[in-house]
Amino acid sequence: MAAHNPTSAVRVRFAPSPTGELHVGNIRTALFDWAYARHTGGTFIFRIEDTDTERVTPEYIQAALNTLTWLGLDWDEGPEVGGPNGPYLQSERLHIYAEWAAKFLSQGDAYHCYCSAEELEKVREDQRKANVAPGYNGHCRELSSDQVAAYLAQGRKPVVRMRMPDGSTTFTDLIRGEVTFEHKFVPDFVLVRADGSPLYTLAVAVDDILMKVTHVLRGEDLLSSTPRQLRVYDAMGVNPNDYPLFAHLPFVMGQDNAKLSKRNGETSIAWYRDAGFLPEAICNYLALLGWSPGDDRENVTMKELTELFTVERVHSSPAKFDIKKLEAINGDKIRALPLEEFFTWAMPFLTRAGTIQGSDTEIALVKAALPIIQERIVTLGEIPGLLNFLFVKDFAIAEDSREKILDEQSKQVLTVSVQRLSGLGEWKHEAIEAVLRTALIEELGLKPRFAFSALRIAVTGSHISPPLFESMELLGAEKSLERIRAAM
RNA sequence: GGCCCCGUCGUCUAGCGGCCUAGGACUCUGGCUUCUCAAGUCAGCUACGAGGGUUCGAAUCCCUUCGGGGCUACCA
Repeated sequence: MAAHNPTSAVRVRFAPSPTGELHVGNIRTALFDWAYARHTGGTFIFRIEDTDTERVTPEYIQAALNTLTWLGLDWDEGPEVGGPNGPYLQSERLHIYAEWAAKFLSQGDAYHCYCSAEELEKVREDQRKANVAPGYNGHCRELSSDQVAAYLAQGRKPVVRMRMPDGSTTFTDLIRGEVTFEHKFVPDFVLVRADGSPLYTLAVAVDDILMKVTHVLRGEDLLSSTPRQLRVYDAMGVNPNDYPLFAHLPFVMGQDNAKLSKRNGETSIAWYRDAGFLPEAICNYLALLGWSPGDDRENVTMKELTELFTVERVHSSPAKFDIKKLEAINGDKIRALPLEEFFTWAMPFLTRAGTIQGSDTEIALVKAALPIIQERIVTLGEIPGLLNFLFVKDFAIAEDSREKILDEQSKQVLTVSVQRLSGLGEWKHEAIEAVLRTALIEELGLKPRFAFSALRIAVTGSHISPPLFESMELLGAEKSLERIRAAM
């Protein structure tokens, strides 16, 4: 439409309707909103669209706040932090919408519609049969006062419906270019329900104007509702030069090529958090869905994202969510973690799994053990499984590994190992390795792979474990020897 | 059905008329390394949906077609 005033500071909003846990698609939108605000030095507004009182719950609203906070997507205006354009919950702004609806009515931009749900459904059905574009037929556009009186006498309660003028709406989408909708395909739409509550179409437009939003970055599903939104701006008397700019983001799809939803794979961000994915990995991966830095780099920090992110580099085609790549990025991020941070992330997983209780000795052991598993995990959720052998009270060898050390040669390995290790002065992994290599590899001529495998199973209980000698050092001489003897 | 959006390796993408016998990453396959698993490293597989134009030249521009998706609510 018109060029936007370049001197005004960027204001973008993320405005979810919390009818469930925030999911991957929502968060990708939030991330782009946030990144764009930070990139431009603008303002990031967080608004809750809870006009659908049937489906939105306080729990979901709180969960949405928690999720954004956990991801590090901090907002400048919104719930908890407030701001000059609040309140930021639409349920607290009902009087504002009512005022505007009344104004539209008095201006003739909107009118009362008395059609019942059944009547409307009948019209739509007929339209479908006749192969005509379905939509409101304008029945109540020009009612006489007698007709109105008759409807009211029947006890009908009207909705407020916006009048869509003849013609068309053209606007420039920052991602898709110029888009035009003929108004004959954009029927008159409802602004206010019969019970007086506002609909999304009214609330979203009023709030974006009142909150001085300059850029609307949102899902592609809202593309076709944009003409209605512009119609409300017009009725509000807003100068087209002051309309926000729109950018409709491509979808994030599930494996079956349908828009990602609750029924289509793990979508809730809470699930990924509990599985041990880092916020930065989730954001990094999501940023790559529909956007790229332009060069071959893919591992970006949050800071780099805010520096590099532009709407121009967002492309228009949908992307399929691939957990494999998320895992790869998560593994990279975990490996890059300084020990202290890795420890901080790891602790909740260990305590929640019951691997440790949290004593000082346990914590010291965890800190010593983390370096040897840091490069072998993809999610934090794998930590308890790998370190369990260090803390477990009633140690036992896993069923599938037990049978691998029942042969005579394995027994020989264990016997010799106990003999040599018992006299070891310094229980350090270098010394342990040296003694065992001499005894088992050089003197007995065994294959390292075979000899150490038997010991690994005896000591850690599994044929898959962190490096053997480091594991033995951490476990301590007493327990290590005890377990090897028990395995014999 | 109508309207709108979209279409490069299996997946995410680079590409914006010649640098493309199409590059990177993930996945997968094989090798190296190796005390297992990882990590690291090397190599390989595989793509411009199709058909017409425009042009000296097209993944890049235009048209058609096919395919996918969204919307079509007193949901958002």
